[in-house]
Amino acid sequence: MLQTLSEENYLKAIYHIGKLGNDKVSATAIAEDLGNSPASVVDMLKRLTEKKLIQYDKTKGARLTDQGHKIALLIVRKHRLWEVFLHDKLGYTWDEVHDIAEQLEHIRDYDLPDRLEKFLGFPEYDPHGDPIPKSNGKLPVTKSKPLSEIEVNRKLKITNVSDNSPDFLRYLDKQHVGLNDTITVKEIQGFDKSVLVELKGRKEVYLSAEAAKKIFVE
Amino acid sequence: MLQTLSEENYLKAIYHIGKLGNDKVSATAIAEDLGNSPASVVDMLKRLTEKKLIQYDKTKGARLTDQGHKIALLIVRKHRLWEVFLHDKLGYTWDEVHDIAEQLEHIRDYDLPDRLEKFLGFPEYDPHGDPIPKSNGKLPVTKSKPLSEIEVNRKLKITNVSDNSPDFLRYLDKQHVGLNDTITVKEIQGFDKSVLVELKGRKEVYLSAEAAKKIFVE
DNA sequence: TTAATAAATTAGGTTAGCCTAATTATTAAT
DNA sequence: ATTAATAATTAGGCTAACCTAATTTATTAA
Ligand SMILES: [Mn+2]
Ligand SMILES: [Mn+2]
Ligand SMILES: [Mn+2]
Ligand SMILES: [Mn+2]
Repeated sequence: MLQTLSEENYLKAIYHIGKLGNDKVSATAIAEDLGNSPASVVDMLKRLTEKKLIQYDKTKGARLTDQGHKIALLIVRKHRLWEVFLHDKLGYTWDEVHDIAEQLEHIRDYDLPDRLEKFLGFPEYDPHGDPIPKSNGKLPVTKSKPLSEIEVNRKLKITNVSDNSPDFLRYLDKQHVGLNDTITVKEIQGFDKSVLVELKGRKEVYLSAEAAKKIFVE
Repeated sequence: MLQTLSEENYLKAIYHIGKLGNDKVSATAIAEDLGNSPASVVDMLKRLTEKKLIQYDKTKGARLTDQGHKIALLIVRKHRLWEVFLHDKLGYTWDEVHDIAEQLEHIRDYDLPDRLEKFLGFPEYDPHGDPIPKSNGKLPVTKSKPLSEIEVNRKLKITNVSDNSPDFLRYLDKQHVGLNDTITVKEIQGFDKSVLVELKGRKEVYLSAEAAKKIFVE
């Protein structure tokens, strides 16, 4: 029972939306995530249910079965391993790797993820700080929180970002905000919730509330 | 004007069949190569003509336009670079790389082939001895001939094989016939055209006429 | 040159994966 | 509890890429 490329993308979307702590994975949320119409999503949810990769209930939303979860996690594993490859071995920047990994994650070969992982030296995190699922399905648990929820004057490290879009990542580059950087919240603006942060040493920059929600620290 | 995966495979098939020295690239030859029905091939040839990637004439067969040729050559370049990656970096054997490269050759990114080529140290040949097209479209010309056309007692080197199927390659492994091995034709059987060859030093093995046609030497 | 064989094409059909527009259900607000 | 808003579904349609079976066109052999 091999999955099509589209099916894999739906499973991954359901996995990701579920991870965001949403109480339910609704058809509209999936449609939004994939840029498809709700009608198309309903189509596909039927097919995935048929294949026993999800359970779907109009009001409770979609849930991955064990089998569906396993597949989704493998796609995520491949995606992140390929991102490391592109970044570490081919010198792509962190804003360039995601789109290519979207394609590479679908390459099908039983051995490839494990071989790639070994070749890369068993990396724990991808270029955006996201954890790479292990071969056995284990996923390092991170207890990082969004910068938007941090109180003033705490010194923290940027662990990961939850938006991999080139626009956002290049915005961070421009602000000299990078993974593993040490950061201190100096001020939170009342009127727009923007955050004034101090970057290692001297530089201070304002980050919008939207940006702060996507930057995770620990 | 991006190509679909299927269109890319058709262009590659037309390129390969053309390379075999066939006077024409017929619809049936393409159907044979891709494992599709002739009816499907006719469908696709219309679409490729529409897109100006080929010219097609019922009696003269299919010919790649400049644009079509450029695309086909890029696919071949990507295919062979990925084969080198899988072989040299991930430790796959030469009978394992082709199927995975069939998938990887379709990964789309402007920079990827060049970066991969650099990372691999600008290899000239893939694990089957086939030349890797350069970025500028140049392709090293090899003047190797099939072992089936070699006269007795000439000492030669195996440069490449024209069949990448796991079955054939594992057969060669079993016979201890490998790329770059030195080989001497000791005898050609009259009744079945099988070839008795001496492998570096002492070992002698019989290779069938079919096998000899697929082994190229120089 | 005609007949036989092989190649190409046409006709008609299927499936996956998308779409828009209309409708029905559910949830939230008044 | 109605009403309004939002979510989900249905109906109907489209395209790419395949198929089989029937037919037409070319090629080869007699
Ligand atoms: Mn990514
Ligand atoms: Mn990532
Ligand atoms: Mn190959
Ligand atoms: Mn090869």
